[in-house]
Amino acid sequence: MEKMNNKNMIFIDKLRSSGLRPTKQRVEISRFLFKRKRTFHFTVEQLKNSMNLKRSKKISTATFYNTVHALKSAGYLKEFSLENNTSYYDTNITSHHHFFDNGKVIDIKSDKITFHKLPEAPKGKKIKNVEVVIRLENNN
Amino acid sequence: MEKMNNKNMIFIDKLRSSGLRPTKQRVEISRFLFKRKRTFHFTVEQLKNSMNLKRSKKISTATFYNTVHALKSAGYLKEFSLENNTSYYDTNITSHHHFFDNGKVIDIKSDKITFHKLPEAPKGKKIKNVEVVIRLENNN
DNA sequence: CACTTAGTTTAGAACTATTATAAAGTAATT
DNA sequence: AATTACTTTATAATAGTTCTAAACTAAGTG
Repeated sequence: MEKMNNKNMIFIDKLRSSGLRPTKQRVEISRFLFKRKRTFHFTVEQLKNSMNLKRSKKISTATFYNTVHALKSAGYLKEFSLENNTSYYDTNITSHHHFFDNGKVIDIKSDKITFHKLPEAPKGKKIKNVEVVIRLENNN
Repeated sequence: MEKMNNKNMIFIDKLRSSGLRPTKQRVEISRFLFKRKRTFHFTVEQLKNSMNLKRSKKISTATFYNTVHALKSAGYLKEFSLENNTSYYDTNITSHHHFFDNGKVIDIKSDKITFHKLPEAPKGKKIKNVEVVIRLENNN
């Protein structure tokens, strides 16, 4: 594989701990997703289009799906759904909430929402997490 | 059309106010959805299968999709999504929350959850609604 | 009522997001 | 350097959903 320079170590580690060999394509995807400072929301199609736009040799659809799926299973990405039958992914894996504004997604830091009352889990179950979606509309 | 007896009035009204003529198929779908007392969560495929199972002359897939879509647009059904790229619908249109337990959905009455702190909407926007999902897991 | 019009049902085609397949290629191990 | 196991890719397959157009039916009209 290409030289394992320090600049890629962190991206390669995420791949390895997701059970994936750090191939050229996967390292590029991992870097594209995780090099950024701000949180990133995307669908696999959007990811593929934005990465392949600037490439002569395109990365295949299957590789994008496989890599995103493995990173998600390992906990490096969070999946969520809007009402359009498409999976969205979020590079912010900390517990947090969302504004949904006509298909646009904005993160809400966890500490911005606190509860006064929450129901108990049904018998035999426990709460894994609590996620709030605040839907927005224009105020005219 | 068939005799407009009182027993179907309420189901026919929902169709008319959704912009749909009360045809035989649609009245049956509307009754199937709204005659029940308890809340009902379903996908269009599930609805189609359970209604067509007991029928000799099947209602077509397109009719199920059209009818559900119109009822939803008129506000008689609520749509939500799990992480499997399928649209779910809920006959409970009052504001409420959900437990998600491995693909199973349980309603939580609105007054079971209250907030201590909520963020403000971004400038130019206002909050349309707030929905909470509590994900469950088995406690071993 | 007939008659006309506008909306409806249906089977099937088309489409979109996603997963599966299998042949050719590459990383890791020896 | 050779072998093995995993990976990439194009393509086929699948699932959920929407579109299409011909046959049908509800509603409005005289």
